[in-house]
Amino acid sequence: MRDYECAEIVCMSCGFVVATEPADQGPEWRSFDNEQHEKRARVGAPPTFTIHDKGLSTMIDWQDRDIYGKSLPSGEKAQIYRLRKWQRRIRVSDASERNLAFALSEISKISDSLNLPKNILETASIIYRKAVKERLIRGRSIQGMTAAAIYVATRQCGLARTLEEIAQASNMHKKEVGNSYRFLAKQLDYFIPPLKPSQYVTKISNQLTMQGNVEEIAHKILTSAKELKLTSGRGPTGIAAAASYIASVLAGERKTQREIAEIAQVTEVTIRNRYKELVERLLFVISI
DNA sequence: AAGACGAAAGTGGTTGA
DNA sequence: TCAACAACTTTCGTCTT
Repeated sequence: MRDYECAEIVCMSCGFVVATEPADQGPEWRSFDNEQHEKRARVGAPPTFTIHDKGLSTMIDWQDRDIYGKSLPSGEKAQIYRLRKWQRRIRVSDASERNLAFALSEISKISDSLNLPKNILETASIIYRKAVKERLIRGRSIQGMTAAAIYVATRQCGLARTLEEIAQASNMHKKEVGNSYRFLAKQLDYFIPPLKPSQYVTKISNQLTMQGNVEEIAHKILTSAKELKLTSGRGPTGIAAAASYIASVLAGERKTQREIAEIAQVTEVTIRNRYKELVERLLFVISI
């Protein structure tokens, strides 16, 4: 079981962390002059979609310091200033470039504050590029589209993130993000299956710091609940929360409903309702 | 005292005319 | 575009541990 939230590979049955996979931040080299650029470019950063020119251009730091952190003599300062000026002009030449640059930095910001893994960032960037290419951005807020791109990316990668969380991270209303998302999904013909409760279970269990078998039990509850058609029409978060709650009780390390409710972003009442339904039906099955 | 339970009214989003 | 509708939330009182 791969747990992207913590970048760990976890055994589903015992919760043992098999390996850790820290996100590859990639070489973040900078160069101050052409010579350095030449030298480093041979082993340069892999191209990434998260920077508007795919990370292939030179970056010039805004600080007037050399690689040792010492400030530059005034003559060189002026030179660097001129370099920066031209660099800016070359890098973001026209409006759409500027738009893209801004949007991609926005995407990084959001995915940063949600602690999303890098592959999501890449995916979101690709989606956004596609949207720009199809001329879908015109007349819409960049913020909305970036948030929507991230939302699509998280769903495509099977990561449980609610609209709510993304909206919060991007300082927007859930409604706007939702609207942008629907628009984007429609225009780009993305078929995105609704998030499954089991994906939320994984997330909830992780945040509760519970034993591995709690998560396992919760998943089992979900599968039998699905067979009983208890999951249709219900919000996946509620079901996941209820399953997690039951699992925690069964495993003997009870969590309060409030705790789970807070993490799952539903209310206790919703957990109780799902909980009631699940217990009624599941006990019946087990007792046979 | 804290948590669990449930009833009732309120809220926001979807659907179908 | 609007009203009906289901799912979910809020609120609040009562019961249980």
